[in-house]
Amino acid sequence: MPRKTTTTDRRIQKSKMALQESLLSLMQTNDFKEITITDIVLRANLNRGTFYKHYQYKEELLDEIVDDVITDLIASYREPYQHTDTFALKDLTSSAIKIFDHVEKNATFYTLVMKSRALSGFQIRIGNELKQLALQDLDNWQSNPDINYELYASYQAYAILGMIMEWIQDDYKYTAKYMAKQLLAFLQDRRMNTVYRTKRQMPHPTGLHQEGDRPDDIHAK
Amino acid sequence: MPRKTTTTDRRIQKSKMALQESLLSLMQTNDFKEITITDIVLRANLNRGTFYKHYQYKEELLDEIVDDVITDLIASYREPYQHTDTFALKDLTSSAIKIFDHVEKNATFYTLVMKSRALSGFQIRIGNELKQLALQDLDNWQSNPDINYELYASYQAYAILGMIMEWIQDDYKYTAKYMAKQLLAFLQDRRMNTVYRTKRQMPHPTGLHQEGDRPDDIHAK
DNA sequence: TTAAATAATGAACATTTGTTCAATAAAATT
DNA sequence: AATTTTATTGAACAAATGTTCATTATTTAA
Repeated sequence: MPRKTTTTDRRIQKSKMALQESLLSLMQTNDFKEITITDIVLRANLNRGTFYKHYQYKEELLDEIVDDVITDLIASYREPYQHTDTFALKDLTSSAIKIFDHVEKNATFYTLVMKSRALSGFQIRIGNELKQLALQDLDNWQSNPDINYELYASYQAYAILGMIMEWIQDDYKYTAKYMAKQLLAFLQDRRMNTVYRTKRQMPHPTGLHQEGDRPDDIHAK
Repeated sequence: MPRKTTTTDRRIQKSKMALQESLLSLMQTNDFKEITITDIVLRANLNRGTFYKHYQYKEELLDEIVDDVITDLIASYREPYQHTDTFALKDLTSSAIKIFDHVEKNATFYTLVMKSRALSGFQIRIGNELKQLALQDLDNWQSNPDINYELYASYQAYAILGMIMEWIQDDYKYTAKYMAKQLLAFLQDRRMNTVYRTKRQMPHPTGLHQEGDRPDDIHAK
């Protein structure tokens, strides 16, 4: 009969910790692609079988590390909401703004993951191309000296990439024409800067941190 | 003395073609991660050494396939500019809009690359998390029934991711505070919808298609 | 504190990878 | 058409991967 699994075995925790730290430290000096499982377990001082007991491949190990960063990202984003009872533009923007603090705090990690080719370059390449295209356009439009047009180009480029990602994940359930109209609507709609609403409970839909989450009242209306 | 390399050897072209087609067809049924070099060359009917003569790993082969898609992306984006001499909002938006046609045209490929875990999930995960966060906010603001807030959330989420990517690639040369201010400025600045400018020459800064590119007059002022 | 449960180990194994090299085939140049 | 250049082949190789299994060590639950 299997035991009722209340907490994870400390041996597992230790092993996973050692593996995570080993990978992170190897990534400081080596390209992710070049790091072997053997490298990781050697530095972690563990048997190779132990790695394979917990993960299929190193990407899975990296994913677990990413979990922690994302948890922190969410916490950062939520933080401004803690101190107020109503939504205001101030809250909305300041929570978005907290994300930059979070990235800065985890700068080492972000650089590591983004630059170390841990992710295949496809999205980055698409992003960069779109940015170049946007930049050429903006060249002809830019007039406001307070705006950093390199940043703005990247902002616009990834915004469109975001629409595309959503579109793909929904199996192209919209037409290209509909997508285009939505984009125009996004660029034109300014209303949200003026409306005020009352704050609601905020469930956490991602299921990332199952552990500490109380069920709360999801259906608050 | 080395020969003057004017065109690529037909044998190379054939081999590369066979490898590309092989990989694409394998990706229809198999997870990218699971496809081995041996699988690829078997289906391509080539020696394994031939693969390694041209590529280091399968990601590099995929990159070359991506090149073609990106070339088409750029062409699609540029297309609206071909028929006009001045920039207007109409051009700007219609060129952005052509991107959706391009994606729809290459839907099979996009789905393949985005869903087949060809890219490690990091960017997708960050994107999705940011989207969820944006969505919760928008829940409290949405008022315009013409706007698809799922799409809009993804749009906003990736827009911020775009700023972050730019920030990282520039080695955090701005402060978090500066990033935040820029974001606010982007959300508020509406000017570009009203300004008109004259059209300029458009160089192609990516170096993607070295082959067919005539040098032209890049420095046209 | 003891017994049961289970994680980690080390060794062995077939497979796959990445690399080399001389022989052969195909293409480009003259 | 003949010759030079170069890509592909096939075979062989060490190294790394992924998997297994009985043994040992550690942790948990009673």
